[in-house]
Amino acid sequence: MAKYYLTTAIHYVNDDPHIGHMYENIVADVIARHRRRMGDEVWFLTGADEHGQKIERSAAKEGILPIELADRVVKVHHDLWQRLNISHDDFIRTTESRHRVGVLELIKRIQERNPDDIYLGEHSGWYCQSEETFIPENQVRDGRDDSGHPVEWTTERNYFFRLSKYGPLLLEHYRNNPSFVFPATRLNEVVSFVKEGLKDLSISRTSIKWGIPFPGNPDHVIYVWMDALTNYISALGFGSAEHEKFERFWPAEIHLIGKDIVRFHAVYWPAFLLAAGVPLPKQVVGHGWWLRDNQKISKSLGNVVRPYNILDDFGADPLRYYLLREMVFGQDQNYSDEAFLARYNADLANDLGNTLSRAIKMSDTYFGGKTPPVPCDDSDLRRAAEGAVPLYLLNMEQLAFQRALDAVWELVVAINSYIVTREPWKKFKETGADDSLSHILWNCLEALRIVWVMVAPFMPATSREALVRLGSDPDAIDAKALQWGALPASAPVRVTDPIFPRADAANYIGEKKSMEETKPEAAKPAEAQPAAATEPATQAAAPVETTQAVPPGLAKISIDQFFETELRVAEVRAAERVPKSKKLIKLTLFDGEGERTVVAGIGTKYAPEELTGRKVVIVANLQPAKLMGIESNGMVLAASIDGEPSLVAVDPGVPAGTKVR
RNA sequence: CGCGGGGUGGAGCAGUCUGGUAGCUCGUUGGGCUCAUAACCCAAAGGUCGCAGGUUCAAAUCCUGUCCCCGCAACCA
Repeated sequence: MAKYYLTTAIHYVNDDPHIGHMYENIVADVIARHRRRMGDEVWFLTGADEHGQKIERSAAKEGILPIELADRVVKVHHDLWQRLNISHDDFIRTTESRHRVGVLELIKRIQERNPDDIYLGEHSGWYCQSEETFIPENQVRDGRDDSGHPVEWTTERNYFFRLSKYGPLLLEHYRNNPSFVFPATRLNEVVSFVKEGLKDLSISRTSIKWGIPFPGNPDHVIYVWMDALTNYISALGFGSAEHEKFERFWPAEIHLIGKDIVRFHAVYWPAFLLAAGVPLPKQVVGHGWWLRDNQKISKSLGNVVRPYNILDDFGADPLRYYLLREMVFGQDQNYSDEAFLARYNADLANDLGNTLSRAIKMSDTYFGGKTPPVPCDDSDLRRAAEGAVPLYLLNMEQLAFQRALDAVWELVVAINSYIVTREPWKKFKETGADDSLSHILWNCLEALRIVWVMVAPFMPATSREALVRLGSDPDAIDAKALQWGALPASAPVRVTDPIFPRADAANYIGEKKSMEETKPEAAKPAEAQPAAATEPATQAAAPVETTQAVPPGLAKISIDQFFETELRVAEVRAAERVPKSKKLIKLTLFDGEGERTVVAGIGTKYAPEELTGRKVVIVANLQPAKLMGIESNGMVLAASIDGEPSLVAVDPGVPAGTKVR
């Protein structure tokens, strides 16, 4: 029996999971279920990344210990995986002692084999006194971090990993193992990244406490990637007395991760392993992102997708199906509740579910509640099924889930077509439940059985139910069950409610979108859209939600505090785009006393020409700030709809300089 | 020239690596069926594959140039 070790990224516990996390674990689960039923000994690992400064901070804010915060969020993850029917064999937390043991062992092995590879060096970065930590470059703005604390360029002594040494070895590995990174475009990115030259990697911090102490120097904590990546082997008992799983399952067949962290898995991680003399994983698979309106999903845009409402209303299987069917594996894809509903009704209710209903109903009526008594092993349907199965298997092998499902649905269509052509209802009226009628229906039910066996990794719960209805063994979903002929004759069938009842899209969409906020429907050009039923609901419901996004915990301020802000009407004297900038416009404003320069991030919505002469409201007493080298004195007020600015306007007669309160 | 992804019938997408009649889902139109969840089946309409050159007997596919869109990075005071 072949072993198959499969991992997801460990998810960071600073937030509840969103659709991206769900997708990753569902994909892994589909692979795991498929491999298991094909006879592999599967070990499927997922887990949680719990160390680091963000957790430390969030916990401190709540006045609880980091581990308490982690415990709480991990429980949310656990519950979700259970609801989604994720069949992982193990769940690793980086705060577990087995993980610490594994990380320390990895470092020890590196130090033993390549004593020069880990050394003390100097790390420089933006350091924030009040947070006592380094702030990543992209969170530093204008000498301040994203919570407004001042930062300074600081140097601290850290342990470094000599990544620079491993470029040639890595490139050779990529050359010899072109499937090491999948899909291939990701490999190209990795190769060019490595070819540009690798810098040594800082692997410890003295500014963070919440982590694994560095061996031999407890002032240091092991930094995120060295810590987190090691979960894939620490979970197998690497470095502990009980390392049978490591011996059995390592190296992993697949590390399934998002495309954004391919670099860490395809460069840093194999470099660590090379240094430690541990075999490399066989494949790093980077999946694409779920987008919303073609934009990356992020908390700050307020477009995080959390389809809990879909789980509530439809259960896990339809969501699992949608996510795997809709996305070409490896690429990005847009999420929408509308698309989910469309898929659900078209594919699951109309095709898969309805075909099951009609076939079972006929068998029930014609053969006394049983599957047909006389099997058939020669028919168009058999040939269709025997064509679909290998295609399905090939695509499953290549992680082309969309195509695998396409192959299944082709068979479903063939069944429907077969039913219409043979007209069993007519036959029953004419000649009764004879052998030839039995042949026809047996073919239908048997093809359906195979369909539901193929679908089983995607929709495990519904598949069981369908197989029971078909009078078949719900546990028989292995490779053998994909062969023609396993449907028992004269076995009891179950006629009951539709397995996927049609959903009323008009009522559903707009009521409870899977969003934390929803953009109001932009005035779309009114194209001919005769299928009017869904439109009014969408229009009516959407705009309401945006307005109520006031964080409940926002502190009240006094009127005096408000008056500390001086708001003033100003007139735009000149406006020009900041070169090379996407959204910045440099405004020359007359504020009643003199001219001042204000840089505003409104270029996505407004053209400089339409701004000149316009009256705007500004914050007049704001500290100056530099944006792309230009000093900005003040801030233009604008409402923001999903990041789209809309300027605050005053009546044209109001003179510049007028105070606003 | 910062890095990367994309522009294919009304909508959403495959196909591009390995040139050879442009495919899928939804939608539209017409017909059929009544076993089934107003579901199903058949047929039709609809695309100069962003644009311009080039290579070739042949280009959505290869090459060059160009425009536009989206991520990342740099700029949301």
